Amino acid sequence: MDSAQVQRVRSFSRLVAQRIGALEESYLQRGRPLGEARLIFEIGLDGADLRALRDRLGLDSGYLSRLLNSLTAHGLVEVGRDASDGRLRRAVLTPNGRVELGAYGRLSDALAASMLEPLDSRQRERLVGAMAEVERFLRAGRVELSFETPASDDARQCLDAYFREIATRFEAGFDPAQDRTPSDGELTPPKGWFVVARLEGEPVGCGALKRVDDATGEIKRVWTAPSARGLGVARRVLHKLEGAARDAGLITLRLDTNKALTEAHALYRKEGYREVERFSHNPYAHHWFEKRL
Amino acid sequence: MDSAQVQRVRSFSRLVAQRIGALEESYLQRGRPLGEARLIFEIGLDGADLRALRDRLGLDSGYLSRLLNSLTAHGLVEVGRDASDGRLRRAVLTPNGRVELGAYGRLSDALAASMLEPLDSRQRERLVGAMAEVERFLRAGRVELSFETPASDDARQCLDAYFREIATRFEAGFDPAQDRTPSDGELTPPKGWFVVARLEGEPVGCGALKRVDDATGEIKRVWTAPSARGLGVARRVLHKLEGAARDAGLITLRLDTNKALTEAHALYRKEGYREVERFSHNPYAHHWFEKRL
DNA sequence: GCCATTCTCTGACTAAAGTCAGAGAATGGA
DNA sequence: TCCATTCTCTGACTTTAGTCAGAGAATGGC
Repeated sequence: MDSAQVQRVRSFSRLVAQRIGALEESYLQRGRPLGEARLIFEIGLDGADLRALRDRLGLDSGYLSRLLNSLTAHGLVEVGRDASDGRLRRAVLTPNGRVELGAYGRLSDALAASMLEPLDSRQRERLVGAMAEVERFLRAGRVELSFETPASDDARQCLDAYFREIATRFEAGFDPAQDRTPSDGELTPPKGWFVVARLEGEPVGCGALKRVDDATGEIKRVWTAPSARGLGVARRVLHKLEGAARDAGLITLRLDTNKALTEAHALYRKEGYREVERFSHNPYAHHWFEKRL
Repeated sequence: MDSAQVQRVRSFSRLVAQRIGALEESYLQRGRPLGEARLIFEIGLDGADLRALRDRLGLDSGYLSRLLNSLTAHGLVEVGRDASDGRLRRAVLTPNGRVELGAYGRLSDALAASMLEPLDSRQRERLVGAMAEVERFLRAGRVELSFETPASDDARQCLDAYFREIATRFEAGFDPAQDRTPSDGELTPPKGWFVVARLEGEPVGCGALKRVDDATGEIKRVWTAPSARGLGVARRVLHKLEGAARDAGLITLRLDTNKALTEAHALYRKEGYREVERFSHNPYAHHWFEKRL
């Protein structure tokens, strides 16, 4: 790790922490503890389950209960039973609560505006652009990968999105029946592996590895959600699958890909895959790659 | 104010606030309240006056005293009298205190590294670059301008730096004796104005306006410290002087400048100054500009 | 219908953070 | 030298934040 970079990150964090502190201080203007203000924010216009609130704010259930009692006593929140599960409870803002939420929103806006205000329009654009970039890469760092069954909800969601996407991108469209889609069993250890990438709980990518024989594996279904592209998700999925392959004693990985997926070709080349002769009769494949681990 | 930009800033702040929260939580690992940890940080290797600590952390004097008592009791800090003023007290870290400071520093490093770690080297560079840009513009927004006498310490400091700089940049060097330097009185209301720009208390730029006659003023000594360039300091100084000129009923502003100061020419042109015929016999001037307010 | 589990609430705490008034020491200028 | 001012400390608080154990209601699977 480059220590100059670490120092830059620290310097950045320090400065931004001051600004965040200013924001929270401004919230106190409304004469309510910060914990309650944060809770109003987190409940939001849509309301939220208590369980979700606890998770997102990291609160003890007793403490949350008390905070909600206080907000309820002030007429800002109502807590009711969940329709489908009587143990669950759901908090929603009353009309007065929504007014408060709006007031906090305006305080946030004011602080944001005060950062932009002294700058001219070119500087504002650059600041906002740089903030978007920081946000993007910080988010990228929060992407988490995990092995799981291709039958899981999130895996299915990724695969459906993947198939929908290639159907529009492949010149000849895509018909799953013509593609020898591996069964769930073939993508479950020890015959194969399936990786799901998640960002803040939402699935944003996937990838699979299918064992072909004792020494060979095949990479399939590497996909990244449009919202998460450019964050290196596919690269990390690939690394994770390669790690599994190594652990399983595989020596060679191969894959095939359609000519329309140019960004995939670039990724595979960069990761050390060499283009080789056709090894499959996949009607949608135009390129075949191989890598020795 | 562009509300889409405001929303981008809010979204950025929200994400970064989470990370800052993570940092502070990691400080708690060391089994010490956050207030004390922050205090250790703020005292730093050089020590600090209690007054400065109170200002920087926004603490009540009683509260600070108590925090210091606790740190002293744990052998991390020593508080002694200031040599020059017996009312003031100065806190310094003991050797153990410095060890603790180092430990907190490593926690900060670890969090910074955890942001970089999942990224590849190109992404890291972009993240760090964007952070530097955000930092730069946030700092730019904190630059504060004030009118004051050119005899003040900070004004002198700026002027000295300005003269040193032009002496190296002008082809023919610079001899103050040959330049009809306005007296302090000529740069003090109602005959003139002097603006100092400060960033976190440090002077980082200046500019002057001298009344020539009832309708005309002359801009002089517009300078920005090298550390603060690219932040629009000179532009803001100029605007401030123009505001003073308008308030004083001046109609025309003029200025002369040396051919070596190309960035100044660009600024003046952008701000609506037209190049005009020579109006002074300043031996260091090559260009003359004018603007009707 | 039974029972382990899940979810939330209450009571009884502790610790941290912050406030306020006033005392006492040191200073600086009249 | 005197006195208003500055700076810090102590005592006596309040509020906010957070923890823990246990009770009670609802659920889901058997």
